[in-house]
Amino acid sequence: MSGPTPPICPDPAAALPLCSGGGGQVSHAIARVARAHRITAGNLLRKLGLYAGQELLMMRLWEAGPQRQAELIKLMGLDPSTVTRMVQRLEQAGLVTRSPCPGDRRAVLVETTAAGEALRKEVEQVWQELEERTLAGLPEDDRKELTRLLSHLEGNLTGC
Amino acid sequence: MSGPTPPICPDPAAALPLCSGGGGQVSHAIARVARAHRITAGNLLRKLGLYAGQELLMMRLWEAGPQRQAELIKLMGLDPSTVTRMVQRLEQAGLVTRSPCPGDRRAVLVETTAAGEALRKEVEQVWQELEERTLAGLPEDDRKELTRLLSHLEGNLTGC
DNA sequence: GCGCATTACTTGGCCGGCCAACATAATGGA
DNA sequence: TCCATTATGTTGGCCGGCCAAGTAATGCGC
Repeated sequence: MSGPTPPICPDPAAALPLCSGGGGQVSHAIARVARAHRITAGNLLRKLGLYAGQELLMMRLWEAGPQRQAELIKLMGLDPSTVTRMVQRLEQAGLVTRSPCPGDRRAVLVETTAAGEALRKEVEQVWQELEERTLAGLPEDDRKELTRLLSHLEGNLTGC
Repeated sequence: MSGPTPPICPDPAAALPLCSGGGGQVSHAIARVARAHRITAGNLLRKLGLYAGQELLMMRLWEAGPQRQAELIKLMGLDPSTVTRMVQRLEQAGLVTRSPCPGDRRAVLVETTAAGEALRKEVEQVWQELEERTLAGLPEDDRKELTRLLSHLEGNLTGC
């Protein structure tokens, strides 16, 4: 063995493409890229004690300040149960507090703790690093084009 | 209520983009597209009794025939434990059989059942439908460009 | 032949996600 | 006023994924 943090690769042996005659080329590509991307993000975030996905919730809080859980759910487009448990874990990790929302006894107010706030810069660095790795070797034109295309796909897929 | 299969949307309210000054635009886009894509796939596959991800394993088996589990793991680039449990569930669902591999008592041979084989056409149709929805409104040039760009990203992210 | 590293797989634990079912609180109309 | 409807969260269950640790069989060097 070499170091304490073994350099974990996203895909030791990159998944071989299905040569299936027919459709699904882009779909397969999306799935593979997304997984590699998530794994890379997870590896970077692990050093900060976060799991992939949690950083997005923290980012919302950093930007928008204390939020009702319902607002987080709407903002992130996730299932309520997902957010409930995520917030519970972040609270347990000491990064977030949950308090009863004044004026609405159903609601829960979520806000960052000092420890949570302290992570902000590091997480932003991680995301910058992630973005750089993702886009490495792509000229500006291609990046713009990629953004446009992804945006189009998102529109297609979220249009119900 | 309207129908027995309520038209479930990938993202009822599409996640608002983080206007965060700084990096992560493409990373966020990838994450959102991937989730919407997976949800769409899941909705289509549910009708066939499959969960998103399982269809990939079945496709490998359909194309490459009976496989040792180790081969599936290498082909799909997944964690061994993931494949073990996936295959167990597919076996329980009657789509796959697991038998001791002749000549190597460690190994497990996985092959499709008749029921599993019967799903092939439907799954391929689902993937075609998924591909169409994903790429709707994109001219051929853009599709080629998208494929090229995704391929580049994959290279970046799986290059360890 | 013997022993040790490697390979193949399994299990337990955890997280992000989803759906379904539920309890509670707020709101709006008859 | 009171009740039905809606909004807010929570829990249980399930799946795809991951890592870590462990078992069993194979194979290789000596």
